[in-house]
Amino acid sequence: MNEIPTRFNFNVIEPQWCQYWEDHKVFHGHAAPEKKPYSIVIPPPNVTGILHMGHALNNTLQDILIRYKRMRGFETCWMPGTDHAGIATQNVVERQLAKEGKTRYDIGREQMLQRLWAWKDQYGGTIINQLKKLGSSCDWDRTRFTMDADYSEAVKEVFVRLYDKGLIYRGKHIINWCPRCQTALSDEEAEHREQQGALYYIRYPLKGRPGTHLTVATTRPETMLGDTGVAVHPDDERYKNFIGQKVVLPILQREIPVVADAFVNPAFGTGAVKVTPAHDPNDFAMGTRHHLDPINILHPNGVLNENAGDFAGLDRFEAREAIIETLKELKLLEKVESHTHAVGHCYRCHTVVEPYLSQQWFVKMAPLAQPALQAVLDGKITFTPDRWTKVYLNWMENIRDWCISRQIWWGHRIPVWYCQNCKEGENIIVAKTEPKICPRCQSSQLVQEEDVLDTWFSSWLWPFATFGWPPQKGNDREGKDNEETLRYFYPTNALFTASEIIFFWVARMIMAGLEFMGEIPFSDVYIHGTVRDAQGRKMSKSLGNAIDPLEIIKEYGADALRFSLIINSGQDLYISKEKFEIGRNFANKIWNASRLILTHIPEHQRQPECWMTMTPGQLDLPSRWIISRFYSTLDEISKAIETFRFSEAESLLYEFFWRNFCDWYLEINKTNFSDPVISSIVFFLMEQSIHLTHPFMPFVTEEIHSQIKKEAGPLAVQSWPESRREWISQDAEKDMQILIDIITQLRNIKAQWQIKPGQAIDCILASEDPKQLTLLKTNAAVIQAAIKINTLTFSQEFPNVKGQATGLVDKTTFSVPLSGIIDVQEEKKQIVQQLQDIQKFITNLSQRLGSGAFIQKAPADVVQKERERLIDFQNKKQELEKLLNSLD
RNA sequence: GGGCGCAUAGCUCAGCUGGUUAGAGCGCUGCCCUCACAUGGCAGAGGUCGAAGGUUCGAGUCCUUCUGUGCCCACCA
Repeated sequence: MNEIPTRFNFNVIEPQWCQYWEDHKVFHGHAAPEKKPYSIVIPPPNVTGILHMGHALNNTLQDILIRYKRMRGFETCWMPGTDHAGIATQNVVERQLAKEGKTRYDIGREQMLQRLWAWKDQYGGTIINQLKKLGSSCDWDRTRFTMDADYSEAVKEVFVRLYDKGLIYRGKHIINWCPRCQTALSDEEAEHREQQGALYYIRYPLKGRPGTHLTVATTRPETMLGDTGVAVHPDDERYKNFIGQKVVLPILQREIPVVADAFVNPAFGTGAVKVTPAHDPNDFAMGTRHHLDPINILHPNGVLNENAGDFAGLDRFEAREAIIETLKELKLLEKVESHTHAVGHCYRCHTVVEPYLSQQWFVKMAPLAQPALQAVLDGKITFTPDRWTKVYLNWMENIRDWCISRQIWWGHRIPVWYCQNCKEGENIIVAKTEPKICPRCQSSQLVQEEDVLDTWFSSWLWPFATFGWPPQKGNDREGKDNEETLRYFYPTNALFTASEIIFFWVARMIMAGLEFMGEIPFSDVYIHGTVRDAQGRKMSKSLGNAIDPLEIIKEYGADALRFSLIINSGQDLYISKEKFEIGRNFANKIWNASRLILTHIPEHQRQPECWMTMTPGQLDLPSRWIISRFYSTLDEISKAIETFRFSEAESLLYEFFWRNFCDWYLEINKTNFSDPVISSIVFFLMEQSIHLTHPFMPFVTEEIHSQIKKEAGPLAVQSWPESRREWISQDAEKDMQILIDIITQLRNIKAQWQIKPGQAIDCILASEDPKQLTLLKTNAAVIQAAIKINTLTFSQEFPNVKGQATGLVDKTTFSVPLSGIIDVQEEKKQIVQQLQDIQKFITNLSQRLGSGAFIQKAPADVVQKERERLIDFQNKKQELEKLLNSLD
């Protein structure tokens, strides 16, 4: 009989789970009864990715929702895939090369791309497999990659369309430059971090006035080599006389003008600013206004170039030290103040980025942002939690142009060719396919742009490019026309992501969706928290505080990982290893409850009709109660999932299954399985609970389901339980609560007076309320199933037995004769304490009800409720006094 | 400099539009290896809801200020 192991251990049956996805090719296009689409936009992980807790949380949330919708009969689509992650992937392969002592320039673009593709082919599936282990029920055979051939077509299409619309331009601007990755970055890709730095005060001698100087303050003294001016505020009295004069740039001895510009803040530093147009965006703007030429002093790798004079060849930070030394020697360093400021870092390699003047491609964002802003204002797209709406709107309102060119090789090469024969500025040809000749001069000397596009320039097309946009005559996987499938699932329904992705991706997808599809890409954006360690630090490889989800899966099981993560996910999650015990224990409870039921209830007793054809009145109280609990829990869980309150849904499930079903219903009835009605209810609730649990814990539930009804196919495509309000009964829940309270108090008496669990007691239950007395009598068996009792007697009057332990529940008093065992004084003390507590409530309530303001202003039903409560308390007080007197 | 969160039991958090005696998990204490589960069962202890004002018949819940704490954005060098 006992062939089922006592532990649900993921590892024991892991081989089966490897088979899981093969067996369960059910996650799309199954016979969805409603034929209504429901789709989720997955944040495609980096192809270099390795599953971390953030992925686990993100994907579990999505999986709960998609499994729920699938069970509700929707035709679901959850398209998985990976992002080519330009810089990240190239970095990985460059590190490989470095081990061979080579750089990408040594092997050239062609070979480098070959190696990149080879790497992708070998390791690109890692994260996908890991998501499978987590249980993500994606449409796996739709798996996409942002550099798939047709996806690349979409990227080119978008570039050409935006260019033709005048929304893409090329220009020389200050951008964020990563000297390690040697590429431009967008503003979002430069992470600003507060840093303790220094403010250096440097003297710039005035030309022709020996002994006088102007002092400027800077945090990056090495950039002085690129200075072409000094600016002061036009109204600054201190410097009025200097405007129009020249200062001599120390070290390089370049003569540069002093200009007046309202941008300068007189209160900061000395009120005089060095102007370095090539290395600071503000300075660039000022330089343009005052015709100060930019001088670039840096090589792309952060080493100073020939414009740096003697400092050429030094790294930028070495140069900083060297220049400070030199200025000290020249007695031109006035002072150094410590200064905290935000410094930009490359989001891929964490190197300090440089503001750098260079020729790049940009997208003009304001026209795209306008409709995206409006869609959210109009409520077509909602953020959960709501506060992120503001963050989104604020960014959209202050949007800046997007630098989309990257000086790397891994990515979509910009579809631009330059004619060698035409004039600079007129030589640009933008086309989806390589042009043979220049349309202007017919020359065939064309050279393609070297740069590739920002990875996010492909990611922002994900919700529609994955379906093969723009639609082509080619068929999609199901033999349908691309466009049909695209239009069926687009706009999608939900997007789950972390807050740091709102700007990178969410906002841009909304813009792209509206621009190219003419419709929002999704209606609900759910922003989840960040997974942190127990100390609240972000989990990261470099900190070494990361908990590996795969290790948790091995040790606790994927269900445990999923359940524990979600139940802990209010805002940010503070996770330590022990946190996963809750999920493991719950999975174990489910497993063992099913084991009990499956081994004790034979198949012929599993028919739900046995009880479902009955009326509530024909069932005993515990059954009415547990059925009521089940159906109200069902409704609450459905509602919680629909409103994105996932951790609440899990709490409800936990409470019902463990605290109600296992602790009470099974405990009361586990010796009654021969009763056909009881066994039919037990089995039904077990089976339906497995359905309810499935979105949260797919593995254990799928396994149990296969033991029950393998022939019905996977649980993943069974139906969500049907709501049945008519079985929800407040009365049943209230009456059962009385029984539960009595049993608990009786057990408490036993525990308090150290009566062994196996030892029986006598008990007299008394109530003057005939209805309650009937309730007790009818359910005597329930009480006796829960606690060992010799003789259980009922009475209208409270008995006065010497040496009794007593108690009061609702309108019932009870007495347990324990003469010689209990301490009467202690017993009295407890009742006196209860009386005191009740007196407090009575005083409070009488006061409230005595106040005219309350009676007048509070709603009638509240007043009525309070009146009833007062009477209740007064009755209780009387009963307790009776108990107290009986002890004398 | 702007914006957004959070502060409730020893720990981690629930508490949705203000209305019974503020809940859960972990941890803790005591008793149980009872034939599904010790990854278990039973019982219990533990909170003046960060501080001070205010609105209200009524505040953990709304408003103001403060304190502590975390995050995001920003071109003051």
